[in-house]
Amino acid sequence: MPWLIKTEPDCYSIDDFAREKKTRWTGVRNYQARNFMRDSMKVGDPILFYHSSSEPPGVAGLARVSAAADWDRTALDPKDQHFDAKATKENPIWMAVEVAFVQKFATFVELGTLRTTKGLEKMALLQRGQRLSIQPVTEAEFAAIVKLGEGKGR
DNA sequence: GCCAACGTTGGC
DNA sequence: GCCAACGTTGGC
Repeated sequence: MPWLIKTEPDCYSIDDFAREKKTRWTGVRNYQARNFMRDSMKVGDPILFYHSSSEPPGVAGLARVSAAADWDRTALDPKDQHFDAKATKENPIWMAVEVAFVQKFATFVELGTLRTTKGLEKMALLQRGQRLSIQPVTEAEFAAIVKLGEGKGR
């Protein structure tokens, strides 16, 4: 199943990802998002890499799941900004999949473009009040966005 | 910087 | 188990 993952590019951008090639998607502190990683994301699943809180926000490229969810080490590190005092070795609470870089889009697909693209009306990302940082995407939505991203600039 | 929407916390 | 208060997300 295709997915969308959000990141603030000031923190971790598509260019950072392109350099690093693979990264553990740590720091997610929302149970619904964790459950998606733990229960539903499968190795090989395609991912839209989304820049949030940026100007403009939008889909910057593609990734794929490269390893199943494992406990999130940042939750147990008191020096990490995502440290969670309630997490223990016995019950680490938080988990993270590993994701691999696939490509940076030739055309950054802006949120505004998504909003006006036919067929994406029901996309979770575009619904009012939606702020989940990991969300499932339908095959049709994924294909439509890849087409926009791989096309030449408008 | 604003603020709507949403998740979490904690008193009761 | 309710719900008010609070913190966070994230577009604008």
